[in-house]
Amino acid sequence: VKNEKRVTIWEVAKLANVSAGTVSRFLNGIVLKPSTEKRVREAISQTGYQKNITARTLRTGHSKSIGIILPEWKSYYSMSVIEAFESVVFPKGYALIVSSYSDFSEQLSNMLLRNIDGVLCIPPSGIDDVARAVIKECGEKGVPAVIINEYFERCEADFVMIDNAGSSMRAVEYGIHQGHTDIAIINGLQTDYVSRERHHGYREALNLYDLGITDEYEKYGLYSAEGGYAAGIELLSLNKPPTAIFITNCAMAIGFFRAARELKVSIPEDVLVIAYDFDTRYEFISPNIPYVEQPLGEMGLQAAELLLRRIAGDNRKYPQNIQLKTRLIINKNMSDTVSLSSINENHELF
Amino acid sequence: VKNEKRVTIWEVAKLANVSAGTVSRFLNGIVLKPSTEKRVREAISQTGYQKNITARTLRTGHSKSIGIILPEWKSYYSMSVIEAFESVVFPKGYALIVSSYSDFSEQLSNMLLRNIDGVLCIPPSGIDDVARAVIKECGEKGVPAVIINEYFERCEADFVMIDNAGSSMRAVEYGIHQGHTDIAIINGLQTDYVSRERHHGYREALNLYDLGITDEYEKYGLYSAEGGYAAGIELLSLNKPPTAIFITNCAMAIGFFRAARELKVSIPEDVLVIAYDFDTRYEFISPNIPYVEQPLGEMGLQAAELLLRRIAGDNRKYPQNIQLKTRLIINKNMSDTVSLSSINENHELF
DNA sequence: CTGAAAGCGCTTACAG
DNA sequence: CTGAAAGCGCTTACAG
Repeated sequence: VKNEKRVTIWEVAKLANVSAGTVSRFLNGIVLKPSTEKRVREAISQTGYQKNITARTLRTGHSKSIGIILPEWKSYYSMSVIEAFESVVFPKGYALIVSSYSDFSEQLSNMLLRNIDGVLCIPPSGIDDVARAVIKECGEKGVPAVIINEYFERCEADFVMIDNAGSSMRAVEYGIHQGHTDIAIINGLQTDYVSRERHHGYREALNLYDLGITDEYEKYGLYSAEGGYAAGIELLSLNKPPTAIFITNCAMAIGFFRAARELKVSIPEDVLVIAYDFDTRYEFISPNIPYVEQPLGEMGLQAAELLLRRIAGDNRKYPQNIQLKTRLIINKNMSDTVSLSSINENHELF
Repeated sequence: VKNEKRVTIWEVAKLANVSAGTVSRFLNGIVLKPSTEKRVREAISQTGYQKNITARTLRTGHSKSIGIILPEWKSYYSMSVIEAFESVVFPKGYALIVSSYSDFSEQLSNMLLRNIDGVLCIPPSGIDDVARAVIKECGEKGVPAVIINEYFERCEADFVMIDNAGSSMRAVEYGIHQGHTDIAIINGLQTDYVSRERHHGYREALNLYDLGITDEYEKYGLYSAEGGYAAGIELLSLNKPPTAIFITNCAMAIGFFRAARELKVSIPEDVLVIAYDFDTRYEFISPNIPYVEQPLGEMGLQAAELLLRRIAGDNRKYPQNIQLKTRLIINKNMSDTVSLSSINENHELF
């Protein structure tokens, strides 16, 4: 189907009566003598010349492209980060090579064969391998990598995350301020850095207000609806069930809500749920579901700016661990807010 | 940060005592004399050689990459299609250059400068320009393009969509079978091909069962929550409101549900809503929301296979318009289905 | 079955 | 300020 051959720098040069090098210099922003510049400029528009990024990449070694490794396409979380990331990186001429195929290591290799300049990794929560492998392979190739919401010590990568412990502490503190003393947690596995931090925050709040730790109020599981469902059934079936539950993951919260519906437990009347991350479903589940809001857009922006700096060779403060602040969203009147303008449609997924 | 220089085909050749051409042939699957092949194979593993896709692209003209243009990252719809698309295209060695930045035309140009082999376009519903521009520019460059759920006549592109008219007709027919005669539609703008088709299906069903057309039951708007909300308020405030409403878009359905909640209208008791596309929120809105399920995965697969064929130069039946069948999902017992295994977690977004 | 050589379309020290 | 030339790392007709 290929049509005419693409016009090259050479044809422009010939038409403008200059050398190819001169055309190239013009293209790269080097100032020419006004008279030659004019001829080059005209030759370009006459021929309809368009640069060939592949050729430039081969010559210079950088491709102006960034690889993104993510666990799952259908993730509001990942896509929010990418959206913001793209907004800073695209104006600089970068293309995004995105991949989520299960065999991430093969995917990453494939990207590296394409001379990507950097990598953004959004690892699946609770699973170390992906981020570790990405960091290792990128390190060997000398390609900078930024990891979202995951952390390893002494690693050749930068990290962008939230203050997991602090935000959890504040979320539980809110529950305490609402008069609750029996506060449970439904959390990810303790093998996961993020889960451990959130657990620390939970305990810190209880300690701070001299509330004891109740072992049976601390539930762990995979960050999934099944995990939240199972934990929910257990907690709600206790002799003395908690009056408030801090659920550190969105999918788990949804699972919990299914359990609550099944057991005819009302939210927030029977139990206050404080969740993590916004979910489009909250609005239709209960008028009052406070949640910790991760600044996903801000994370994407910061990740982009940091990665761009690394690509540019700026290695100040490397490796860096950026921790962003979160808000705790309390919107008691969510279901009363009739005016649609007050509903943030950026949260719409469809 | 860049470490050691990457090893090239030349160093492999030297070590194996063959020419670079021979190494290249081996890499491209051409059979060598067993003895030389052995030496080459060993030299490759000893040197840790890895091919350079950029160099190959420059030489051969194809990059083994596909550009994806989409309107919005945070779209369950788009991501479902891409997920399936990737699953067929990745094993063949293709990388995906994905972009959703508002200035799609600039994005597309940037992709084209990178010698992408083909384009998948998921245009925003109700807006023609994007798909048209993509088709035009790809056509000029001789790059094959496949468009999802949009159609133009006499266009240099292939199309993959659903049977919009037929599936709408069946959805409305279901409402009729449930005993409804006053069935409204909340639809996209009539300037949009997809909306027109769905409207045709709606009218066809009414005609087929000799139900008259009621002008005030036909509402149009943008495919957005606001559109659905506004239409909902109007319909539910009529002197004789409809007893069933066919809402041809998911975001509109959500807007409608907000309107219904505001007006204290119960679903499905007061009005039966038949929606388009699955939404994770349905489960928490009502136990009974039938919806037309687009086979998003199948669309991605078909698009991938077709595009791959075009890239390979197979132009049989070009241009093609693939129309896939949809199911109408009726899950009355959704809220009763306690067993989580019956809930398709592929639909989870978080 | 394999080698020597040209060339894909650029960029960039090196001269002048 | 600009030209001539080498080279980025491959592939592929052309010989033999």
